Amino acid sequence: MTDTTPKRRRRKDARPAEIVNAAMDVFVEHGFANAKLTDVAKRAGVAKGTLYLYFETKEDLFRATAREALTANLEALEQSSAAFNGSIADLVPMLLKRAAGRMGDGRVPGIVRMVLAESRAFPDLARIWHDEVVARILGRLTELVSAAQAGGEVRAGDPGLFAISIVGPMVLGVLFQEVFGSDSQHAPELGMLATQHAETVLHGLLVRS
Amino acid sequence: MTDTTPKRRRRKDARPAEIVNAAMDVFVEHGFANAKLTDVAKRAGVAKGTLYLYFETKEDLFRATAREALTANLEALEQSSAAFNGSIADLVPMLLKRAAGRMGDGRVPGIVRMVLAESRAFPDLARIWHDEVVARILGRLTELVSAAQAGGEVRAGDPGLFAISIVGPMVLGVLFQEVFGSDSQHAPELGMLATQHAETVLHGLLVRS
Amino acid sequence: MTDTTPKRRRRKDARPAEIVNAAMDVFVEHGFANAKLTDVAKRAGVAKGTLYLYFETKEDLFRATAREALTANLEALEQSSAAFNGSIADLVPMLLKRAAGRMGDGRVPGIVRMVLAESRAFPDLARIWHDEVVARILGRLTELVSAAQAGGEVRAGDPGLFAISIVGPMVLGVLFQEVFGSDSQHAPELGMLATQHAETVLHGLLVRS
Amino acid sequence: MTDTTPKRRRRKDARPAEIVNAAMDVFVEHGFANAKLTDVAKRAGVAKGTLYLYFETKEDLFRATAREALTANLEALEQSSAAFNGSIADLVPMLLKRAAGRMGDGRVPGIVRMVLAESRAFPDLARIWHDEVVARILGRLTELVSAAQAGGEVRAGDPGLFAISIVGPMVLGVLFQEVFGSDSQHAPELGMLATQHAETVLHGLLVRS
DNA sequence: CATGAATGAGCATTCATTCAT
DNA sequence: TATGAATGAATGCTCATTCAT
Repeated sequence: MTDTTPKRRRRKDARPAEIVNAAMDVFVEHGFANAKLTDVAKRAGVAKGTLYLYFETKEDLFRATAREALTANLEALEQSSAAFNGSIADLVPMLLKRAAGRMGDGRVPGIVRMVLAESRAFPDLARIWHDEVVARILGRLTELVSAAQAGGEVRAGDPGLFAISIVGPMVLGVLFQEVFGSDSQHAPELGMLATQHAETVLHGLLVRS
Repeated sequence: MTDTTPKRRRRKDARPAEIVNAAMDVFVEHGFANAKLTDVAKRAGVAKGTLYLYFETKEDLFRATAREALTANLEALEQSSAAFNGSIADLVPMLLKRAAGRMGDGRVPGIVRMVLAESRAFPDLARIWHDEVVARILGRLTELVSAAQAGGEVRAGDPGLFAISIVGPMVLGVLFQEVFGSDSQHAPELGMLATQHAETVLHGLLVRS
Repeated sequence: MTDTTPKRRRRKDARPAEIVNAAMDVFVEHGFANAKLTDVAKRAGVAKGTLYLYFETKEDLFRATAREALTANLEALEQSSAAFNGSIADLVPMLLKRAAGRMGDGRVPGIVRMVLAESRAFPDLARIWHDEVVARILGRLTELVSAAQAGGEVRAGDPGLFAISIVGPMVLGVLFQEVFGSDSQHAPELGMLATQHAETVLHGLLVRS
Repeated sequence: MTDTTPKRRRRKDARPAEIVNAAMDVFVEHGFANAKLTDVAKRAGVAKGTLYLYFETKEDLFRATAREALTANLEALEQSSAAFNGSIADLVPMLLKRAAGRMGDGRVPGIVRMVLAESRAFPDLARIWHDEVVARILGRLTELVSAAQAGGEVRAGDPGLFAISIVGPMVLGVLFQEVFGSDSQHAPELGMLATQHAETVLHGLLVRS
């Protein structure tokens, strides 16, 4: 009897996470409006009523899910932010590679799509996503570019727009995959896109620039 | 009743277009699931039942709307495609400028957002959009890049990925505006983004590349 | 073609009344919480959704129903109020008789029971009933008693309490019928109660008072 | 553990009473349908499941509660019934005074309201209340009146209806307070009502009856 | 053709009841 | 005994769709 925690209690603590996990799949797959709580419950292996032990309403569950997705992304973000030193020429390829790797496997692309889709119906969530994820990423990148400009590595220009030049193609690539699938002729392979776009954005398309 | 072309008939011919036009606003604003046909009818100035004289179902109306949006974009696209000659160095700034102009005013950004949002629920529409818009734009751009590579203007690399490097930041800029609004600190001004990104993607970020 | 009003329209105008009428039965029979809108719809001969064309919510329908019941009672009340002249000795028997008659047939007793039952859940309705019905009846009666006191017909005392002495037994009789049915040994026959109580309250129980 | 009558057991014996007590408050406050067993449990200081150790269903608990309320009233009734002797002229004021006192403080008025409210949904309870309370009170009173008629104190008439003339105003006063509150202009003060109505019903309203 | 009242399937939500601990 | 997490039947409400006018 070393474990005094009853199984029921252990499950109770895990339930919200299990439910949010199931909900993430369902919301990403069907969008908020078309997601049926029955499906969420089924996927979470609980009854419909159980959802309401942990979340007040469907919207509430959606918010919790969106916030959880945020958290997941933020952790990944924090890791990358350690790579603060070094030259832009080293940093950009690495960052894009990492991003490509992160996007390739998990549910992140679907989440991004969902955020775009529901941003109209949940403007407050859009703001949170902006503040917690987008602004942070762009802000950090903008700082790096600024520093590189100060160091003479990067040429003059709005560092915020440079940041967009750096990440834009990766975002497009991810959305392309998510929206149109990978069987299109134009579907970019994310790893290769990361490598080549890093080159491109650093040195330019032109042969002799 | 000497007039055999009464207002009624003239309106009748215009009805489907009027309805689709109203529907576009409503679908863009609320998304497919949250759009109410009552709203569409009200905005089109007709009764709810009238919608069903021209469209079988809500989904049908949505498809017609999505296809119409497509057409609008395609026309704009065809114009740009006239600019077939010239060097990449001239073409890219011009194309991005035009894109920025087109995105700045009208309903296109909202439509793009809607397409992303509903692509999961309407994969066939996603495919149409892919084939009719995305593949065409990327295809044409890829051809241009390829030609420029052949002409020694652009260096070696996958021309399809280069195309993404060119348009990606503009897409990100548009989505940013659409999703987060323009009051964010990081919201890019599209015209400036077009100008600077054209520079960047052509010559690179680095001072001496 | 004298009647240009289409049948549909004619029904539309009648619908709210039909629905309220059906709702009255259902609410009186089951109370607010146990009343099923399906039942209301069925009894009104319409579909469930039709209710929502005319009433926002179940509560809304209930309020409308309660207000309608009020109106019905008020009309009866206004008639009685014509009997403004004459002595108390003539008035009281007549009023109680009328009340007994009105209570005997219709749905009024059930409505009174419902008002009592739901007054806790709908205090605003209770207030309306108080102001519109109860206060009016008691107020008018109190005035009559006051006038009769001034005229030396009625002896000293609080005229408001006298009013309660006059109507209280009738209310108890009605509630008794409504709650316990008329097969009880103690169930008062309302007509006889009216007659005898009028005697009693005017002259007293005692043989020689 | 020398004490074989631990607090647990003592509480155990009291549990049903505690639960019924809590239930009475909740049922009176919200009515049967709107009463939540969670609230009952919380107020009783037990878990929801505990209720089911002592009562099969919510309805069962309600019946027990209604029966308990009955008992409370019956005890009060039995006391009054001792006052069996004396003249009607002495008895009536005393009885009404006592009734006014009993109604003034406790939960009795609320219980009366609840009985009226739920009599439709629980006709068997209505019957029990009728047999155990109403019929007894009216029966006893009818007997007293009958005896007084035999003794020449009360004049001719249906003694059952006389009984209603005696108690009706008190019932109306109690219900008025319960349903409309005491801040209405017409709200009768029960003590004064008892005094004046006793006078009125004994001697009549008229100056010279 | 046009209307909009009517329909009813579909889903979120509540809460009495159960049962593993 | 006592607990309270879990259940799922029941119901209010929405809105795409139909059809009598």
